[in-house]
Amino acid sequence: MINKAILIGRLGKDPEVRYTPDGAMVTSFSLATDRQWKDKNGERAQETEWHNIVVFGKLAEICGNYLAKGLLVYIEGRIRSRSWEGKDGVKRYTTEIIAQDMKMLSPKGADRGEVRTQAEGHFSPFNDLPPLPEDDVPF
Amino acid sequence: MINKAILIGRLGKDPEVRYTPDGAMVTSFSLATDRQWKDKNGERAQETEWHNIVVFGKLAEICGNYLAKGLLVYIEGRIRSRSWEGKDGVKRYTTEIIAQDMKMLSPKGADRGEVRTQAEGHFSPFNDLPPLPEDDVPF
Amino acid sequence: MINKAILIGRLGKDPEVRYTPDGAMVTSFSLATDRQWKDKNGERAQETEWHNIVVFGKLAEICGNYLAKGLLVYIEGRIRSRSWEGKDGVKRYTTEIIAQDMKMLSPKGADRGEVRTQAEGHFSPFNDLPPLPEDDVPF
Amino acid sequence: MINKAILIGRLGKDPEVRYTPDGAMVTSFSLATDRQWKDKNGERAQETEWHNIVVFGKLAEICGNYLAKGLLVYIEGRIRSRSWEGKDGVKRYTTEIIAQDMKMLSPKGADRGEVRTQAEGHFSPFNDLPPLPEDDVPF
DNA sequence: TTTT
DNA sequence: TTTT
Repeated sequence: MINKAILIGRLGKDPEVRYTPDGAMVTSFSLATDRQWKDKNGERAQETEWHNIVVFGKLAEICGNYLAKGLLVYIEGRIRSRSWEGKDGVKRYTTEIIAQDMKMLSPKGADRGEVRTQAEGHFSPFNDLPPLPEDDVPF
Repeated sequence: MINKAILIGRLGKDPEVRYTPDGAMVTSFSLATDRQWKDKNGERAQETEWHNIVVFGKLAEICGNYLAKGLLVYIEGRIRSRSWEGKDGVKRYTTEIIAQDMKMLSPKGADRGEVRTQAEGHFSPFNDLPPLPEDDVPF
Repeated sequence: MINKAILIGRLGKDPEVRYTPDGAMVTSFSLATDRQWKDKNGERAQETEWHNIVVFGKLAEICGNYLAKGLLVYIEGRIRSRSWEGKDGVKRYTTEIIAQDMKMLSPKGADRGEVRTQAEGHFSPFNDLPPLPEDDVPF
Repeated sequence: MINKAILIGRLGKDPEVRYTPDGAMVTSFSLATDRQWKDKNGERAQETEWHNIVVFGKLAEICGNYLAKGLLVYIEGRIRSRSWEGKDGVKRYTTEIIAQDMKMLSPKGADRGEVRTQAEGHFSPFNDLPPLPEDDVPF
């Protein structure tokens, strides 16, 4: 009944922008959250978790236009797992966070001032990523 | 920096209890969260998301002893993805929620009054599940 | 930038329904969240916290119609403090949770089957509660 | 059963450090969370909410030593209301967030390099603030 | 003022 | 009382 993820972390790369057949923007990026703790020997340990973030609708445009590698962001969304068949015919599973809210936490100017345009994103090559989800997702 | 999942859902099956080499209990179960929405045609749509919950330490014992199929629970934890090699030699990925807090939301008595013992859980057969995580996880 | 409250608790009384000058429903109720812990002597201690919940819009109607004293609910909202002048001319402060999401966690039927109608709520007497907030709050 | 606040905002002033009779540090500060929305006329509106944050234990020391006016922080805690009698004999109510987790979100160096010491905090004048809570609060 |  |  409740499926909520709350993340604060940094983008590992610039976001990728793709389009659904009917022209809606879908933005995705990976987000690193670090965790520090002391292990049983009292040594400091550290681990990075990578989250696949997917954004639809109006928020996809904001993310596509303003986010960039290295920026610190707050993401709230729902967790969603799906299976899909890769180009090699092998069935794979991915878990993604479908973002419902995003707030930029880096100081203004930290994004190096370049706002990528929709057009640039549009022509980015498609790699063997999970295919675009087909979803009428109006959260 | 923040990696938090907040879930309210029902257990799909009774929890599974396993033990680490040093005898610590690890409890795992799958949790269903339903989502309802109206699609573009105004029709009601519904989808169930399944989450793999893993619990360590004292909380693992509480979950192992008191949770049962069908019960409604609140889970708070962190999202963690890992890869492992299945019995067939194929590399697989799983995403799990490492539970840090659990609250039972079903009325008392809803669990049919049977509290499973540690011993019973101990002898449950091992299937091709993700192997036990090796983790010094003291949250 | 983020102001979020996540509560699971029980209604202390049936919700109160009031109307803004332009006829919009505003529903409010108090919600108890219990906390258990062990004090320094190892004795079990328990404390109840009461939260003032206020609901606007469509969700106000759902809350006004379906919630009742004793029911267990999930509330997500924002924290808001305001000051107002009581009938005695004394300035008072209240902190409320403006609910943005609500999920019923009690089993169906737990509400004793009586769904209060809007009309009934409409005629409920006004006590010296904080006045209706004036808010264009479209969350 | 669940009473959780999740806040991201800026400190309005440097934190205040006080001590309980048995010498434990208690740190408090106010935190601003801004909210933007469009009102019914489509005009941009903005509102600031101020939260009273109270911190005990080890985390109080970290907050007392590293936080400063203007810094952006993540706070997770529980909501707690209490009444107390002011110096003028009037009963007052306050709502506070008892912090359980804090993460600094401002870039390193944003704090102007001055780390206040415990000693300095110790001598800060006491105003007519809510008195120190008496609490065995071991979260 | 809830509930277990 | 913060900040953009």
